[in-house]
Amino acid sequence: MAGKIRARFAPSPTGQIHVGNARTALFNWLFVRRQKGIFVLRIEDTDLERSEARYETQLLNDLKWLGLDWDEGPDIDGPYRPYRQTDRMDVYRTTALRLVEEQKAYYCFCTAEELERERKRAVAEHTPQIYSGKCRKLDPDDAKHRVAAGEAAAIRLKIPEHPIKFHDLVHGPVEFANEVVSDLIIVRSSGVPVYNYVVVVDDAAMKITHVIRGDDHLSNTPKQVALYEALGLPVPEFAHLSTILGPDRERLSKRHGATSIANFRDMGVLPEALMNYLALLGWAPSGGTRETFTPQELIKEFSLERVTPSPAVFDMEKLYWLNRHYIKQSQPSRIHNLARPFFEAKGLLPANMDSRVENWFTRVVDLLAPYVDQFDQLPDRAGIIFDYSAGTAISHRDNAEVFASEKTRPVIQAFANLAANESPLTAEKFKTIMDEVKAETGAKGKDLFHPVRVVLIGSHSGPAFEKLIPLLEEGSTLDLPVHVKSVRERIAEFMTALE
RNA sequence: GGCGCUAUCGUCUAGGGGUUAGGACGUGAGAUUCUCAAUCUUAAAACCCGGGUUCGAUUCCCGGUAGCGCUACCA
Repeated sequence: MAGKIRARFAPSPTGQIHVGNARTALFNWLFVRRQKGIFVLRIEDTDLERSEARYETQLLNDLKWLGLDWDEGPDIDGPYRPYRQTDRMDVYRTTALRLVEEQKAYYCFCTAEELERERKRAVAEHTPQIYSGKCRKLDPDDAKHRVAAGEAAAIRLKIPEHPIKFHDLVHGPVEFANEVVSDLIIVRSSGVPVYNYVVVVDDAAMKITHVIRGDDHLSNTPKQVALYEALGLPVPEFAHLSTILGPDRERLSKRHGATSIANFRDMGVLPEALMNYLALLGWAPSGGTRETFTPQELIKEFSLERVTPSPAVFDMEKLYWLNRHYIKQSQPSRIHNLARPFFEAKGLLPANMDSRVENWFTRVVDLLAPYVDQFDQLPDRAGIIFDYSAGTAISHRDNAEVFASEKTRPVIQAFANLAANESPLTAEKFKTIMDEVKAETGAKGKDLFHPVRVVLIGSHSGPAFEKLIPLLEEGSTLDLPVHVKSVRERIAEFMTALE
């Protein structure tokens, strides 16, 4: 019986993980979980200048937040440890030496200037830019002696004399003419191995059966396949995922705004919404009509054969739609807990919330959550409660149309007369008052409610009064960092401002 | 310059030799709710171009074009 399939996600800890990489991680995870295989997390930190330990921790946390887990990795170890490339330098060195010994690789003494000259000539002659193979012809023993004598040398792999073929689960069979593939450097003259080499050594050592990664690696794959051959190891299956683009059809980057997982988390996007959205970028279920999936459903449906090879533009609006969907689906208590930090950050909540404030706050969130795309919009939305100003209510241009109506003044006057001394105003009482205002003025529908809304919250649109009014009244009696004005206060302020 | 990948509504996509080319986001309209949002209904909206193969190509093949990637002693 064949062994379990093994796939890996191998990020570099050089910054915050962005959606492109997260999508790669997700597809790896979905594939592995679907196949009941092993998911390996490996840290590619051979770029010593840019790698930082703190990014590694963040990376793991971001991945966990998204809802991914792994079976082997730097934080949990595993049978093919270590899972951090800087801890594997010995393997790379001994393997490279072995390849030289077996004459599958050779020392290269060419200088940067020589190589640069070759490159320029290739461009001028319209030929592929590949290494001339000058040092390939050197006598291996001579070369070894020169190295022993202290001469600087890189190690290059010999690319075979036949076309390099491999299979890609997304793109199908791929073939490169060997004339186009250069004898690549696998170890720099400084002794530091290069990415294309270590990735193969590691994938082979970790018995990776499926390499699922971004398609920016597609052109590197023939080099890597040659490496597997030189190593005498089986070539894995590949799956190259398309690039994620920004609205301008350029590769998505920080320039396009929020692109890291942490950004989305901090904006108040739910992990299941992000996961769902990312899954739909470049993949669709058979039938293609379903849009919302739980992680378990994604695992059940996912297959690499259904992954689209073409690049995809990241669409915030659709992410927001999914996020709204999942906000509505969530347990209220979860929403309350997620929403709280956003209010605290704006200084709207006391450091210690007693049960009354707590209860009131949860109702505020329940009232407003259906109105937002992301949680960081919540405090703004809550302006109708925390941030009332009669002056702006009157001057705001969105309300100009309301004031332009001749029915507005009588309604405001009638409402103020009836409600000004109600304290607190109950939802029931409000209803009777509105009935009276209606009878008195003859206004109904928008003519009736828009003016009242402007008086009470400064805007002609907003949540239902029957829920909103009790919240205003109760809020005004709570000990909060920012005083919530009661209905009575609002009416008084408004009528004064109106004069 | 060389090589590679890609090409269906604005966007994500389904589909596939003969279809009214399907769904979703977004947009417009209508219904509903005191308003807005939500919800429901509905409308507009696409097969890059040119050759071939074929009775018939959006679908298969070739070419072009465009976009992207690789072409490093970066990852």
